[in-house]
Amino acid sequence: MQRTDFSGMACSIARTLDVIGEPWSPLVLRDVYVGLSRFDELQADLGISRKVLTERLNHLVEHGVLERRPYDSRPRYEYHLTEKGTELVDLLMVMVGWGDRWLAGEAGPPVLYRHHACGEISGVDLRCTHCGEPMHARDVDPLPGPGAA
Amino acid sequence: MQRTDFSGMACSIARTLDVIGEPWSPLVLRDVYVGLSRFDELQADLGISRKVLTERLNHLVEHGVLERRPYDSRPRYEYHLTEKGTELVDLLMVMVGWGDRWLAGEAGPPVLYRHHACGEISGVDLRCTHCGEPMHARDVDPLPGPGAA
DNA sequence: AGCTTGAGTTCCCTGAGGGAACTCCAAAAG
DNA sequence: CTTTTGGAGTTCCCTCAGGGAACTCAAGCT
Repeated sequence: MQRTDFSGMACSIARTLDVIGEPWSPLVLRDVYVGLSRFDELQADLGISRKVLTERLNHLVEHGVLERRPYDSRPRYEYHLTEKGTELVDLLMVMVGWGDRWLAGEAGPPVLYRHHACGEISGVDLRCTHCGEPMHARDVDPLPGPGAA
Repeated sequence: MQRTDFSGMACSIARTLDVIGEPWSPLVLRDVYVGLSRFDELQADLGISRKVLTERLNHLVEHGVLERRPYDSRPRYEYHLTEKGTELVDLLMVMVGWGDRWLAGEAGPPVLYRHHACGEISGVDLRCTHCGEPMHARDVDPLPGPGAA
């Protein structure tokens, strides 16, 4: 958790940050998504301090994003995405889109994604759930909702 | 910047985090997006330390996400989103979607979005840029791209 | 009994974040 | 022309989170 606690703010961005806004958390999620699931695998792949990895994993499990599951009669555990966590991967996909576009440079994207439905190497676009037209920052007006402060 | 520098990793998520992964940065972006643009406005709205706000704004300007623009003959400045920054708001919209779904609780979403194209209160969905079908975590296979390590 | 392995804990050290007070600079007020 | 004001940071001190390496613990293997 950051020094200042965001969870009390009436803002879904702040609340989401309270769950995965700490440094390393999105990268832990990415690793679990691509199939790394054990403590030492994650630690080695990320180069994260073991202490911090423990904290992050506990935090993500507490918030229902990851599930801690034994895989042996010995005390051995694997971490897996829950439904809640799997939907967070959408966020990662949008991060990848932005990073690929603005930061990848000459070398190009480090990772590509093949879409099952069409078989093409592709990226994500944001569309309105109602009308299906593109929906970006300039295409909407924010207005207070029921849960406003 | 977090203790460990993510910018060297061959991963668009890590690189994106290097730009907006610090605590507060997404909230600064949100505030600028909704029209708060001056130092003291941002400081008061967020309750962030002035020192940290200075650091975050400088970092975001350096990375071309915000533009620092004088608005008076006196040394007064406003911060505005660049094109690069405006596209980052997509990320915030997806955060909002996830936070609304999983964290808003009884009270409901604090903020709603009206889509210009259809006039409806709506949310975003991720679609394939190629075929237009839904594209989520389970709908893709990642494979190494040209910029892989 | 001793070794190995996965999964954490513990400990010390550095440095980022919080908070409040201080500075700087140009225009407006007196 | 001196003083005030107000926006935009700076400075300083203090605490606590993150890095890193060593240590622990509980099975199973030899």
